[in-house]
Amino acid sequence: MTNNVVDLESARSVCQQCGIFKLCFPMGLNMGELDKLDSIIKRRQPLEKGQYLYQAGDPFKSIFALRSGSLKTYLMSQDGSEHVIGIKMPGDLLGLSAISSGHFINSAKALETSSVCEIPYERLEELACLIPGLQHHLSSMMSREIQEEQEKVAICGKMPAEARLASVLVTLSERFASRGFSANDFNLSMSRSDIANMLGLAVETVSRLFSHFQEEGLIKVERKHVQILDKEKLTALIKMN
Amino acid sequence: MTNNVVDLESARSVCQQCGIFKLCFPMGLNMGELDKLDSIIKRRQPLEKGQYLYQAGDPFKSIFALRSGSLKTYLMSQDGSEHVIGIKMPGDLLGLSAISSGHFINSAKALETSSVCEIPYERLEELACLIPGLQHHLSSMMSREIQEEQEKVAICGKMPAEARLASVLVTLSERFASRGFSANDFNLSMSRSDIANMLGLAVETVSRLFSHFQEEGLIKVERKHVQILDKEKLTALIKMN
DNA sequence: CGGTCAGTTGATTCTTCTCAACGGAAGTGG
DNA sequence: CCACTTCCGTTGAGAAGAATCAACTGACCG
Repeated sequence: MTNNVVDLESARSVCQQCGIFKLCFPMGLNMGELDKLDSIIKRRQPLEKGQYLYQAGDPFKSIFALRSGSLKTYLMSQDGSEHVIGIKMPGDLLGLSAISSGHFINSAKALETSSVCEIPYERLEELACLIPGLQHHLSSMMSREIQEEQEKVAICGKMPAEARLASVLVTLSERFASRGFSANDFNLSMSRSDIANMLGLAVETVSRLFSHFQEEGLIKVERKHVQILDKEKLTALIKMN
Repeated sequence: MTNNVVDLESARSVCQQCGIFKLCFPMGLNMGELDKLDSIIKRRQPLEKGQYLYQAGDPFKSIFALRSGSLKTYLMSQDGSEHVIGIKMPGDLLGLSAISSGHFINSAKALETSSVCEIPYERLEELACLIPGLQHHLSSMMSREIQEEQEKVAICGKMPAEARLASVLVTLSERFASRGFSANDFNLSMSRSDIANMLGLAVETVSRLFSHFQEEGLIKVERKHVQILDKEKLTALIKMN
């Protein structure tokens, strides 16, 4: 690393250097505003696979922006069983559902080594009063999360197993693409049982569907590595019951 | 209506007179702030049963607060089939999922005569910059909606039919209670097919479950009128698959 | 090199859907 | 006010989809 690079780094905010700059918070802010935001964000030690970012019941102080890696979020029911809600990818925000109650409702666990920015929520609200664009962006991110969760309700409630898995694969593909990764060749960070759990299916059903999809020539799958061969047909499978 | 009443009305903001004052927006605001908020809220003509508050694709200008009555919100899929997302009751906000995209994603239809307050969103954001409590309240409402949708994903994805209906009945009971209505004796505003659709079940399944619950002495049901006889047992049915 | 865990596959069972028929409520038009 | 239609809700019988149970294979880990 040369001095040039170091100079450049000190001149630009850390957010500006971040690979997911466009996906994350600072959209549409000017330099001064970006610096203010940058100053309240805490960069954390990367999480190792299996570590928690937060657990249900923890007091809510901050929301988090995922910089790299991936996490699963899940609810815990009385009997101690996990219910996977979703998979978070770089650029996603975590913890938004905790604002209203003041403690985390779900738990977030790293599926692989992941780095996360911590954004103290009180300071973010203070800042949002000063920077109108920031307030709107925060509301917008929350709005989008509501929208996504509503779509999940429709998927999980009304689609047959085949359509649910097709939907996950297509959605993942699009999410990878929007982050600059390959849309048709990627690695699942979650296990079959996480996928099954998230979709409300048995592991065996998911496993069979992967096999079927492969036999039909829609995908090529080997353990966690998935290639999408026929996105058209895969998308066509996403139908309601 | 006497002059006294008119005087009272002009002295107090309309929000303060509203029956759902505590549930709705103005929580924790002082008089001056309340007046400001009050001044941007538009009271609309009541919606008749079957009328739309908004439809998917409509441009987003305002969010709405339901004052009385009830609405269903639903997504429309390509093939034109409805997918009921939820039932809104007095004090609920509608339209929050439209903020990010600028147009409504779902449609909202009145299940009975309903009155709604319209809150122009741009003006609300302006106001939120001036009234910190308001911004927090808005974020908090959105956060709670995310939380509720996440719980629905768990319900629809992983619960057997029996548990899904039990969950709806218990949740409705609690929502009625929190609005000052009877928790154990209420009228469903939605049809069996709306309930079935919302739960991802066939109408016949829902109908059979109502009958079973009644045979078991858990509820008494006659068309839309439901009485909860044994909330304990009903709650105990809410189990994952 | 066992041992454990993740994933796959097969056989069977159970839940829920679909198809079908029917009763009753509400609404319409004469 | 009554006959008619239509829609909503209920119930039964059979079919289909997915879960469960069980056995097996191959990774990964110490």
